[in-house]
Amino acid sequence: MARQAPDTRFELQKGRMLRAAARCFNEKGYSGTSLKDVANILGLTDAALYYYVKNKEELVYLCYIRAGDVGREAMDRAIREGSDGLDVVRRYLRYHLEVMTGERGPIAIMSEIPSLQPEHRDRVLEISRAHGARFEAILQRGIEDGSIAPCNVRMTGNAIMGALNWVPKWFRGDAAVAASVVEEFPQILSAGLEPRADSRA
Amino acid sequence: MARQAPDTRFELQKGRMLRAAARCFNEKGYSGTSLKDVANILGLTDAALYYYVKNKEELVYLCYIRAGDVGREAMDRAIREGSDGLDVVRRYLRYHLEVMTGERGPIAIMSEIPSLQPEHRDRVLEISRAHGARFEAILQRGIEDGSIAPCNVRMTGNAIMGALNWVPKWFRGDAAVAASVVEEFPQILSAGLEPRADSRA
DNA sequence: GAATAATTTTAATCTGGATTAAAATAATGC
DNA sequence: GCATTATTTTAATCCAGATTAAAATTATTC
Repeated sequence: MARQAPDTRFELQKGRMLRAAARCFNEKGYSGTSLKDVANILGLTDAALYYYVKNKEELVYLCYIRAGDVGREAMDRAIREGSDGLDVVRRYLRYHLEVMTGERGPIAIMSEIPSLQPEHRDRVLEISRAHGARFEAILQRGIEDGSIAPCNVRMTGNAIMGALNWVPKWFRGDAAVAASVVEEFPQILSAGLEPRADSRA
Repeated sequence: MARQAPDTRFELQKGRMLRAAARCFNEKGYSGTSLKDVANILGLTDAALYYYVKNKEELVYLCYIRAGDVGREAMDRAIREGSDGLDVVRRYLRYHLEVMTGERGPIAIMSEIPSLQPEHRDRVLEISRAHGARFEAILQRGIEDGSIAPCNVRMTGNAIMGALNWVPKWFRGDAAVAASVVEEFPQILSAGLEPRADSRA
């Protein structure tokens, strides 16, 4: 189930650091969080973070890479397990939300891509672009198999992904809310996709 | 139609500054934009901005206040002109998107509220909270008048507002896209709200 | 348990951009 | 056109927070 094997102490601690950083960035923004803030969560000194990461920019970059991985895995699984297009959409949303709000969470919102150094920025942009394209392809597939009503897949994708991306902005780790989000969001976001009975030819 | 009267040269320039700042913040994030970036757009020197604003924090604060005003105005108008709850939702989305993507735009995404100084932060949080509550009330009204299917108004509100809040992240001023957004987003975001014919009692 | 490697801290520096003060320029009223 | 006020620039500071180097601590190996 878990992707890599974070066996070593080093990888374990690095993972904790990325989660702490994601939480800080989501809650207080990039500029609002100092390395001290992140280190405090881990019970470390700010300087200690440099043992795991070259600088703050790389910390953000790795948070984004992790966010990308999580999204991709959720989508892979949804495609693997889903039946028609609409079902894949719903599964993707559920799987992604499960991770976002679960113990592997929080996942960083990619708010500061342009501040990354060029190579990093391009890599993250490409990942982000590819993810969006895959989602649109799923919508398209749903339209073709009849599970989704014809729509502008670009705009519909923007709408759904926007709602999803915004979740970390207001979700603050409450388990009851997490359950509610995972249960209801996929339904809420996909309800508008279904073909209406009365619009059938 | 326009709220205040930005007659004076001063108010005019200040308004331009806030729009330039909103654009920078949305595109490059708070930390990623220097006062120089904002000033360059206006053909000014960074130091000149201090004639209009006490410091960078206040610049962000005013961007957020403006964003709040724009949202409130859109909602006021929607409530004034709309018929049932669903119609108000759609009008609100349309009116808000018109401003976001129009000549009064861009509107700053409130991504960095926690970095504001306490008084400013509390004021913006309160505005944001009130706006969300009003939106939920509209959903509730729609459920009661039968134009909206029963739903969890908190989660539904989070979903729709998230999609809306995310728009400035990917919209970059293209007029054709703007037209498309204004035209399609309200429909896409509200399609799931309608009671299904077959779910009627 | 000495020796080596891994991890963290202490205590400095270093730096980009925010901020400020004073001077220069432009606008306006009379 | 002169005096006053509004706006912008030039040229310094200033500083929080990132970064670094060396020392200290902790873990691991044999």
